[in-house]
Amino acid sequence: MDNILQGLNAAQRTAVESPASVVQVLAPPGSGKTKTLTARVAHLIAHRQLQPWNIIVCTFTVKAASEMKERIKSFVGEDLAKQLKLGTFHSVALRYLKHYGQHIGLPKDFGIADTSDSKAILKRIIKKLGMSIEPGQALGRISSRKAKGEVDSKPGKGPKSVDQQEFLRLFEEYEATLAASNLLDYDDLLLRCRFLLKSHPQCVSNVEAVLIDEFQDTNNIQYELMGLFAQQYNRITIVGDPDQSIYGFRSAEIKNLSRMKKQWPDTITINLEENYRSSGAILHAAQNIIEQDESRPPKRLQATHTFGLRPVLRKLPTAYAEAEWLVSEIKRMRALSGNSIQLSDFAVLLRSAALSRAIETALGNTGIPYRMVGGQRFYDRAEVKLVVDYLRVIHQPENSEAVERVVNDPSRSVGDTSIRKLREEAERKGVSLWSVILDISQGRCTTDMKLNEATRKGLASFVNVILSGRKKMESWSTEPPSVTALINVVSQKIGLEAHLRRKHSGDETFEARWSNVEELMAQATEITASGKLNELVESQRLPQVEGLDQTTESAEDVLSVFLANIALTASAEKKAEEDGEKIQQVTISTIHAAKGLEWPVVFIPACYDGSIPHSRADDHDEERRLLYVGMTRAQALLYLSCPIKNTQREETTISAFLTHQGAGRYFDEHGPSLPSSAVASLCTTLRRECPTEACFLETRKTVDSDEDNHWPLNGEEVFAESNRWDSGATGNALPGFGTARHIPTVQASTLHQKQVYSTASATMQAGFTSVKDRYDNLMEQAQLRKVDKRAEEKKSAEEAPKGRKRLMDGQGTITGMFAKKQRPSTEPSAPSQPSFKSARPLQPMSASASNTHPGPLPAARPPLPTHKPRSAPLTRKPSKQTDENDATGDRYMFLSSSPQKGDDEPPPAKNDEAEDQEEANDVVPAFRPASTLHTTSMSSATTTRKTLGVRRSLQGWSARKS
DNA sequence: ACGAAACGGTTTTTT
DNA sequence: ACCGTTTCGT
Repeated sequence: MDNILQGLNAAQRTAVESPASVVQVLAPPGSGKTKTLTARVAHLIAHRQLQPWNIIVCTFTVKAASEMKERIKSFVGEDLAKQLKLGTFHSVALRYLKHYGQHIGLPKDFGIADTSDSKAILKRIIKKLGMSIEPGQALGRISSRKAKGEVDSKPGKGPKSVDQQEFLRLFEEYEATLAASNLLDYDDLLLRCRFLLKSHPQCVSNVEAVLIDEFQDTNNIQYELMGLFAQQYNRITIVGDPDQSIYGFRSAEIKNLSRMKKQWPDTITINLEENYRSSGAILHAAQNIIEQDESRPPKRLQATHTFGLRPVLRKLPTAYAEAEWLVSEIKRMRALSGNSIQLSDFAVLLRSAALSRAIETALGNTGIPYRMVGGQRFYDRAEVKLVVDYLRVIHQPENSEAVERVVNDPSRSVGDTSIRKLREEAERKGVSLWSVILDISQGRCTTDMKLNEATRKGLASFVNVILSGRKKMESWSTEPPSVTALINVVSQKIGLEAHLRRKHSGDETFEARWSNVEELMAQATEITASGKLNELVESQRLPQVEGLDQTTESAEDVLSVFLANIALTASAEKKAEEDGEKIQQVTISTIHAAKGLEWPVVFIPACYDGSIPHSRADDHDEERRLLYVGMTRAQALLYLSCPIKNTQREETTISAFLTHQGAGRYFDEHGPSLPSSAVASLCTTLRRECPTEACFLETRKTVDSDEDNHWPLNGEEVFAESNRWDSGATGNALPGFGTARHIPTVQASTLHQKQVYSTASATMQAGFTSVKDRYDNLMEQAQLRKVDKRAEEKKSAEEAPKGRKRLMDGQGTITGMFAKKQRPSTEPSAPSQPSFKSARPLQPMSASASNTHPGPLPAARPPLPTHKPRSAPLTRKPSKQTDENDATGDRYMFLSSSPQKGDDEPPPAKNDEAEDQEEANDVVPAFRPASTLHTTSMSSATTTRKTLGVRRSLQGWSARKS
């Protein structure tokens, strides 16, 4: 407990120990935000004698919540940590509603409507009312209304537009439908909780401190909730960073920062300014981007690392070329580093999940394992959802949404028309859909509806399934509850396995789908496992407060707990380690989902207008911040890239954020060279064994080229040159380490005049299909086609892109299903993991102490890179090292060197202006002992593993057994 | 008339 | 993978 302050810098300590009751910590990326917040929690418990169960900590994501819990554990131990009231706003709100909902007339055992429920409801109402609004849009409008808290007040003044009136009508119907199905949507959880805490302040009379993570993401309701949680003692600590506000679309209000200062005038603000994550070069670039927002108050952000390698901004012909380039860079980095950069060190961050397709294909074709986070979520998978929806009906038959979704799946001859009739009947009688169906199946139907005999039969079999499930559940009063058994009942009754097999006979996804079902059962088993349930109920319990009754959960509520957690966790994360070793896979993630995480190497593809900023985004400042957040996830190397044609083969414009004024000067046009000296320093700083020279030789052979030189720098198609496709065959074997030959090739019309391309390529290994090989192959075929075409009609060169696209489609790699894509037949390496189960992003690398030290380091900060038309990649002086003993977990940086390969000799000065030339052949490893507790999620996780030996992957309700 | 299968076009971000 | 539309089959 006394190590709480260890490894904190002055500003962080101030924040942790501050006696002020209301504290704002403004913390830019990588500055130790979470570390500070967790240390403060520990401090409150250890030194201010607060009881953990009287402390509320709110985060925005489940992942952030479990990470925080892990960290606090390492400070105060598991026993105390698990008593904290820690979770997402929604889960904390749910907890209060479960316990005290009775006092505000909330029916007990309400369900949670997820987005698809809400959309389905809206869609139906829209159709019924003959409106034209899109369900998604309507939901957004409703949600933002709710989030702003305008829901109770109905200012009836002023004539409303027709549109407004229509919307209000829709809103009302939507609310009525939710109520009829006994459902609360996400916003309702917060709204009702606010109402509860306003009307029954006793609920939170015990709360001594409230801490909020990522405060810039709070919306009005969450802000009010924060104040309500803290209403007894007004002790609040928040951490946040306005620059990282990327949830405006969810009604986050940056203004809440100033609102808070106004509401609690004695608020003190502490600024963290030192970045412990990224190299100076990355930070400079990111800083330049964020500063384009002129309305933003200037803020200091201090690099503590050396300058390192410049970020890359790479142009490529198409999204497919971009994906292949990305893969080739991963391979190149790995090979040139003697495999000391691992697959788990790479992340690909995307503006939208849909962009992953080309990249998944390219990775799959190369056999590089990856996993996608933040895209399709486990519980959204059709087959999982199906089972879950059956459980929802069993748990809560009045949930007509769920009933409607499963009544005809598997097909029971109950089509849209029949459902509509049933629904109308239910409305007429004022009862639930389920009770109408039940009546019909039991021959108790008073009104004679014209239903097919087949339909009647189908309804009967549906009722049978549900009743069997309910019977099973009733048995739980006498025997231990098992959700797994319940799932089994459902699965048997509906013949799930056969159903899935039939449904997916064409697409070979059955295996993956069935294994998803099995995974769901495994998770159900976990929650039901002996002890787990009690533990869970225990951790959810709220302290008794005087004069207010609580509803307590009992064994019969297992299903309820299980379902609520599914609704609030969204993604079941798989463990990221196997036998203490990280699973080696590349992470693909949306930028949103990557917030708070970091990786040694980060790619941000598709940096074009329409993607970032997104075409449907109206707040470009937020889009800019999004890019900033993405960029600042990178520790050592950052790649941005842009296909000059998008997936629809339209020309793209590179993102305005990257062309703004002199933004270009922060980037290199191609991936960096990696001479052995850089690798050596890299390995030392990564605390990975430096590969032997023999190893280098081995691994270097596996890439086609030592340099990022396969695609022209201006993004043009490669087809322009006719001499290109045989270069692979004539490539020379690498004569010796670092002495690859340069074969200058003149590129067709590059923007820069003196492009020198090294086409030195290593010998291909038999059976190894390299990107280049494949590419050359494609080109050859494309050329052939072209010739053919030319024979019949007189068309020429412009067709090349089309030809290529068609070829790629023809391979079946673009349109195939995931499972297919990932298990390509011609694999040089291990097949990738199915991406159906999304998983917790890996924690990239070790950050533990090193006992070597490179010696005295220059104190000066490097100058900003100056603009050069085309610079030889610059070598940078190591930047100022911050005080050695803050030791807050610096890791490494590798200093770039010149693009020349002969790293034994000083690289020739290509460019007279190359600054810092005197250092050009120097690679200075700069590292310091890292603390045991680090600012960032990644290193903390690593550290946790180091100290505990076992890293638990905790996710909301299910902790894995170690 | 109704339901199922086959096809074609599209996808912001999250609790 | 999802959604709406069209077509085919009872």
